[in-house]
Amino acid sequence: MPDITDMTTQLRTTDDPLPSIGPARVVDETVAALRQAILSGDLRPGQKLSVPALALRLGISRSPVREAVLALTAEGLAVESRRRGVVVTELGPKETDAIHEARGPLEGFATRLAAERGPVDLGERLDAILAEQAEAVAAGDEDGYFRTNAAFHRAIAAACDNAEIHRLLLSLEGRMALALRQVAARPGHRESGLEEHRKVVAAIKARDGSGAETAMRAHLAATRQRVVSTLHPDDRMTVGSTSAM
Amino acid sequence: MPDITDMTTQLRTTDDPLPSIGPARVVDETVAALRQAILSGDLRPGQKLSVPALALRLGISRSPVREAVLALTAEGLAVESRRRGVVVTELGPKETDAIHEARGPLEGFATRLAAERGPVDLGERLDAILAEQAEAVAAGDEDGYFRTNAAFHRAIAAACDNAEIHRLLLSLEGRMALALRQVAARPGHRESGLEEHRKVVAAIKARDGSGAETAMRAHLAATRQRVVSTLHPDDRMTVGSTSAM
DNA sequence: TATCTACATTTTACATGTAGATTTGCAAGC
DNA sequence: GCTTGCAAATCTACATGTAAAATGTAGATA
Repeated sequence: MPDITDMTTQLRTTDDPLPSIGPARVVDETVAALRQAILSGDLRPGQKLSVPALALRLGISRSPVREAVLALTAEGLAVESRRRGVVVTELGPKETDAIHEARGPLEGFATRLAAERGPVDLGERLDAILAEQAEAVAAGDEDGYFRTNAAFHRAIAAACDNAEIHRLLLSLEGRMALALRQVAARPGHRESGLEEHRKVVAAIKARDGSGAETAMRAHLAATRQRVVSTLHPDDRMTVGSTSAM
Repeated sequence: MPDITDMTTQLRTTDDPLPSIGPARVVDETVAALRQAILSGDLRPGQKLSVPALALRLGISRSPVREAVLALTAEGLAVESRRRGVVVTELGPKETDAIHEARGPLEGFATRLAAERGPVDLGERLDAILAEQAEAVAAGDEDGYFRTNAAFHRAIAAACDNAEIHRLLLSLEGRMALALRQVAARPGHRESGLEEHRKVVAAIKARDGSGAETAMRAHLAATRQRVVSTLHPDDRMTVGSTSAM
């Protein structure tokens, strides 16, 4: 029997924060559950996503599970190999670096746009997020830092008033989170990150598009450097996707 | 009965460059057929993608059709509304402009990377594509121009040696093509485009990353300008437009 | 021991069944 | 004419059935 980790999360949680009203679909809940399981590490990279096993475990039929698994594949959190099923995405150092490299120009530009034409209260909202982040940093709360970090970047992506850029950044977010899970935290990384976030907000408040882009790219470059340095020497996880993909 | 256009296209199109050999899946062929139908205009924006009707028309069961339709949704060529099915994506002027805006920094950066670290024969390959494009331009062959244009941009996206950027640009390509279908051709647009392409290639051959990025962004900005000018005042479809720009 | 083959098991990919929601057609009412 | 109010038809979302492929495993062979 395949090794499906606990997954005790009941699907019948009935939390429906959907934009449209109506009963939550089983597919959506399954996607959310699987995404959560992957990003939390309950389902590890390389692990097989067996449709029958997951259906059995979740107490639902195979149809919504299959759809959910395919949706995760489209999200980049899983990869498909023909006639051999779907496995959780494995990101090697090369992929991780590529993700960070891709993020730079895209999110840098998004930050410029947010500064130039974002909503008037953007600065305040970002301040609120950073206030929460400051608490997390002071408490050494790694999980809280990640949460507020994601909120910070999402807020900027949403504020750039370009649905396409927003969409692209969302499609990077999952793989980014997957990549970040694989790196060890460096001492002081939270403090540095918060400081860099503050510079971005300062430029946005000044409506300085160019400065905001520069600050964000500096932040992302620093993040990339912190990540690269942790998986740098003689990494365990070889690329792996060269043969399967 | 829903109005499904002809779709006489045989499912054996086999333009799917799959990494693994083996018998083509019905799903893959269906995705290809639907994508083709959407991009060629056989299935028009706003048209409903009825799973039973398509299954009947294609002579297959509903399962692979449903999967294919969901795949197109993930690609951005169709949109889903809860319990009300999937329709072909409608792109208004705002969305079209957003797509072009998003493309700038991303593909500009990809061009820089391609110039700095692309394969040695990249210049020659691009020359070959542009030679073909020159023929199309000389012949006034709009379809040939679009084909070589797509090949040109794809070649650069592939040459940047960053799978993530490549992936993001591919996910833009479909929506880009959909957007371009909606604009009328301006006189001289092919000639201008070819000339701009040549400048990009010149910079790439010189391994001038900064110049290549600048040239590509200039080309994309010009394209955007040509597109925007064709749909400028107020086009019919303004779905989901939230605010002024 | 290592390799090959035959068989059993599992899984994918596609086909089909169906309850309930949604849309449509159509006639009555204003 | 235009709405309103069903009833029929249709479709979505999920459940289940199944052939063929893939995988695992035991026994045979070298």
